[in-house]
Amino acid sequence: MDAAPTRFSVPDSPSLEGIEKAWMERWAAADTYRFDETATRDNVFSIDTPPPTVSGSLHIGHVFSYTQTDTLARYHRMRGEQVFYPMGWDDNGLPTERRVENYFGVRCDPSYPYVPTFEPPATPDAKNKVTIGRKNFVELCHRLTAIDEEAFKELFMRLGLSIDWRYEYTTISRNAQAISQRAFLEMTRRGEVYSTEAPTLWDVDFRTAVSQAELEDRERPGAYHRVSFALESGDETIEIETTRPELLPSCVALVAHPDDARYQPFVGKNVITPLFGVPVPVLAHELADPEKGSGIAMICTFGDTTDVTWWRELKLPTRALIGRDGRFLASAGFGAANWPSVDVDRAHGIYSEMAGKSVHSGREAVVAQLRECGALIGEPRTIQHAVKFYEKGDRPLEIVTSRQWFVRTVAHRDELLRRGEELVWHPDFMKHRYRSWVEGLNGDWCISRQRYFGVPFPAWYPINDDGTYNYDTPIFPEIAQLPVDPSSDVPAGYVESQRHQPGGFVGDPDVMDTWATSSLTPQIAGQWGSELFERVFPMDLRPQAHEIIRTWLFSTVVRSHFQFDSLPFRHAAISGWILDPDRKKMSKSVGNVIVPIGLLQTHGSDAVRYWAASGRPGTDTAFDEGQMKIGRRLAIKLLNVSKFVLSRVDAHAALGPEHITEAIDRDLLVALRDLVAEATASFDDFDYARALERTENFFWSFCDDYVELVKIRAYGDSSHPAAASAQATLALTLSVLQRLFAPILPFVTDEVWSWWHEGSIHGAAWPTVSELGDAPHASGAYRLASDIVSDIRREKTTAKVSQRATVSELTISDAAEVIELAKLVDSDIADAGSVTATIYIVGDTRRDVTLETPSA
RNA sequence: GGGCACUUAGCUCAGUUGGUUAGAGCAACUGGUUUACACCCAGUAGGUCGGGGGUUCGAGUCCCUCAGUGCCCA
Repeated sequence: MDAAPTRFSVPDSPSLEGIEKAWMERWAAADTYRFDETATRDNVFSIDTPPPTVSGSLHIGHVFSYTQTDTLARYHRMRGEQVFYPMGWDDNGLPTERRVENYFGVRCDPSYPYVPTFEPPATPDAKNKVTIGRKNFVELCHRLTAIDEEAFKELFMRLGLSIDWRYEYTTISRNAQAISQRAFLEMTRRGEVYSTEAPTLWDVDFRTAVSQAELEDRERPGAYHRVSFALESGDETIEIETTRPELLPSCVALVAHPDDARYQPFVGKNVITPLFGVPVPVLAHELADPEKGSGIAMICTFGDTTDVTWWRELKLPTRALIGRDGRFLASAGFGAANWPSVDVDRAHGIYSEMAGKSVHSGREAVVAQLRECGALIGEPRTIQHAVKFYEKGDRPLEIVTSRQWFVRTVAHRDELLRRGEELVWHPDFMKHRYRSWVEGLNGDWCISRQRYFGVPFPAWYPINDDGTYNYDTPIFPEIAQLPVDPSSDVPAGYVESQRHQPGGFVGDPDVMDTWATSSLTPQIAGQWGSELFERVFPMDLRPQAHEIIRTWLFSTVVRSHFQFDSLPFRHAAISGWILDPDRKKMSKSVGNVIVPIGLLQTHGSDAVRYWAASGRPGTDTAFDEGQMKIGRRLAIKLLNVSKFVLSRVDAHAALGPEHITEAIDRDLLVALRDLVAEATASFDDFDYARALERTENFFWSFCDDYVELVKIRAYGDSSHPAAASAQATLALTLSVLQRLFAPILPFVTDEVWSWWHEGSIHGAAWPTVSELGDAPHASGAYRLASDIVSDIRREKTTAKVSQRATVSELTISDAAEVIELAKLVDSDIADAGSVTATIYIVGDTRRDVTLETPSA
């Protein structure tokens, strides 16, 4: 007499309700995602998390890409690696400033004093912003980012990201500032950073320099103005075409292509600029495009980046007239030694009508004057052309000359290209983005920003006795002093009263480009200088989106290359974009952004994760709630099939793979082996989507076919070999499937795992082929049985009867060896198809299903 | 202008080195109250794999070319 089997304790009606909250709490209480700081580097998998910009609203794109990374983190954790998976918030920089201005209705003016008791207006007025000093402004930035960061953290926890929150960081923290400043000082010491007065791309609204990486071209209407220049030596004229006639007073030369026969006779001669009477040379340079306009261009200080190139290579004078506010300066230097004019008074007279005007008004003034004096040939010809904008800006960039700090990149182009080759890209083709960016670098990386909420440059400048600043010998702090704020801290050897005084000092007023800090995320997250850093650096994985390859990825590679002579990470996994159902990129300006929290509530976190993990690495993916519904269905199915299997398996029986003896069961085991191998290989290749797809396919056929075939046999007592074989197969397969799904569906898998295991599934071992025992090749019994059952189902459906209807006679005709196989699975088929009698015939392949005639 | 992708069923997408009648899910349609699951189950239908050319015994897969879409760089 057998003892009654012990059953696992399984809920009567399992449900996904409340599953997120319950498991979030259990994981937090058990420190499930804790990184072991004693782990050695070879057993660590470290992730250089993208710190999201904390600008208020959460985007479905966050959910998408962070879930993809999380599946990889969870996979590696189950492989037994210690996963270093921190989270950071990029709160430093212009987006935060902008949000603070709008949220609180304030604006920053550094000349305003600090008001300790300041409170922002209760009802912010966008049109009448309250002007406050820098320190008050920075305080508001901290206040708002703290709120936003809490909201982001909530979302990420609810999404089930397996972050070790002990390593949470922000890019504006004191520690991040100290690291940014240290890295800056060390680069300065090694000569990789320099400051200089140079033409710089300038946003006139934000009043800050921007870098090449932050540019974008936008198509804008413009107009070619054809302007006639007289030769100094005679009565001949040259006609140029320009879209920026207002820069005529800044003209320093004309330039044509050296091979352009039309203009070769004039090269070396001088022409006189209309209105301002300035003699300028006609020069030759390859960058002049014979196809553009009249084929000869006017070079100004500075209309675009090509002007800067010409200015540098042709050693032209500087005649800048546009100020940092985007308006024409109060006066121009006509008549000065390097700025002659044949009619100085007239030049000043005409310029006085432009002084103080915007670019737009200045253009109207110049065009009117040109028209009046007959130098404007014909009417302006309107065109569409690409104009350079700051990516966050609203007006075209100007180029102004100002003092900035630069990181040397151009001189290291070849080394940086080699770093790009060394990095393993997922998908591989993304490396072209990096390469074409590095190849196209046309200037060093400007890291100064004339803003407020950022990391200050740790530098002061001595003030000469005549009141001028001595930029050549900046005063730097010691590393131990960091972080410093040069606007309030005093350099060694000085006292505060010497600030801004002749013989005293002045602090660098600027802050660093946000990428200058973000490029140090491995150092910030890994706590550069501590023992931890040696355990996690270089990072194993950098997950990020493709549009920031030229900014974040590139700048991180630059910093690491200089500081450590190494890549900052070995693998870069580039995620795609979320497209709306019309296949448009989701963006705030288009207004098609979907807020994720509602989706998590509606469909459940696992379901949303399922959708995210269905997106191929690097592939743009359509937003699809249907896909989330499928994910939810999958999670529910996993609950139900787990309940079914566990309510039949004897909790005390030893059900190892050696009990799997039946042909069907052994076939399933073979397939399971292949699945484990393929899912593992896919995850090793960072392809979570492929692993999911294969696991899912297997899972549904397991539920619909295998479970149906063996469910009757599995009812039997486990002391009977056939029953034990079914139970062992069910239990082993369930265990493997739960673990294979765990990285994608962390909530439901831990729920079903907890029904029969101690400890979280996320600390369980990833399934291996070896735990499945010996699996010879498949006999084909499972495939054959599935086919036959499918035939029976089709017959029943065609007859419009219940699948439960009895088959009074099943005839299987086939080759002798197939018949032998079929006999092996006879009872499973009979059970699954409710077959009363089966007749076997050796002959042609044919199956007849005779349904029982319902008695009247 | 240079480059990188993509184009397979109404929709979203698989299809790994070329190898039988091209797969899945959703949607559609037809059925089924089946003791794990109606948030379920079974089945049916639906594609000249963007166009054209080539290599090959054989091409969704390799090569050329054209077209469309998206992105990157200039």
